[in-house]
Amino acid sequence: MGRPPCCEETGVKKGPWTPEEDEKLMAYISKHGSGSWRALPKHAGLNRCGKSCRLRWTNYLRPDIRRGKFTEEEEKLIINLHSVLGNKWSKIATHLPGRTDNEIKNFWNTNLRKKLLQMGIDPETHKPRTDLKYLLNLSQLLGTAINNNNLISPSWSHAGLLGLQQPDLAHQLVQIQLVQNLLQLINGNSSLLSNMQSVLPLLGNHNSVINNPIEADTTNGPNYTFPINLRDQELHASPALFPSAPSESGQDISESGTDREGASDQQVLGINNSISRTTSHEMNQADDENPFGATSSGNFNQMEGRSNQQSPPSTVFDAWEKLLEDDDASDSYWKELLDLTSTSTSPILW
DNA sequence: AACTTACTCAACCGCTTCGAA
DNA sequence: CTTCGAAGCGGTTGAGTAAGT
Repeated sequence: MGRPPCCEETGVKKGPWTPEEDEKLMAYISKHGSGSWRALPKHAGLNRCGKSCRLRWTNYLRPDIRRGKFTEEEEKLIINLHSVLGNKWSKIATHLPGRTDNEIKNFWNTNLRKKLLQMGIDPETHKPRTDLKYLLNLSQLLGTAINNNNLISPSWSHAGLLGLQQPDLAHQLVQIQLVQNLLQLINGNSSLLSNMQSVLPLLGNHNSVINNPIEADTTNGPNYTFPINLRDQELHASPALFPSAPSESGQDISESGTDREGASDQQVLGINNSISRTTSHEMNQADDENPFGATSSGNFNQMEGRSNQQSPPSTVFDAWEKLLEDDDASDSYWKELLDLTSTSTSPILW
């Protein structure tokens, strides 16, 4: 037998509160305080359960509630707090005076979540997205960027922040994003690797894309040989690329446990590495799956209209191949790219 | 103008935590 | 230590509204 509902009394009203009910509740609490919520409705002359009264008070009637749009600062704070605390809305709310946990939760689910997704950040982990669908989209964009220098959308207008020439910018930023996501993938997401392995055959013949990318023996998990050798010092020097790598103190804040409580205020209020690694907050263009503002189908149409055009890469591995074919893809180029990735992202983002 | 779709947010449900007995 | 009631919390729902067709 389950637990009986909190409002056992029959005839207890549910649903939206009327102004009269609000009046009664406010009048009672301002005179007597909330006290026992269970007893409150009877004393206040309300035909509601105590729980409903408490919720109405804490989420709506409380005099210190701040209404209106969330400011940009609040937005950033919520994202930072969420990266440390997870879905602990009430704890997050304690850092935002006047905001209720319910309000923050709603704001997160309806706005911030989408925003992060569009920016290529997984809203659950606050790490670059590594879902296959997103990576495939990214690789298509990269291919288009390589093949079509005209792909410069208005959202790249902050190029100056990077000190880059516009024609190179889309190319480089897409590469950075792809590298980040791939490294994230290589670094820890073995289940995704398995998924990719199973999906690859469905995408066509890509075995030639990278020499021997997948070893035949995968009994101990997929064994990928990626075409670049990342030296240890690069890994450590680039926390933005390797978000799950241990911090200096030997702790990975964002992965210290399923419950991310216990974070210091510095951790909570400071800029969070895992958030600030994204390339641009202006990437949230129309297409949810496409943070670069150009739909892949549109780009393909554009490409098909051009004669003697190479096909756009259709997988992450194709994108890798493209990168490697690139004249610029020398060792020094990769080093520059990685340096850029690790040093330039924060000021761009926030 | 009518209809559909997408979005927002107040409110509810049910599980967990807390504290008194 | 255990039990039990109350409060707290997070996930979900659905009515109202705005935007799009």
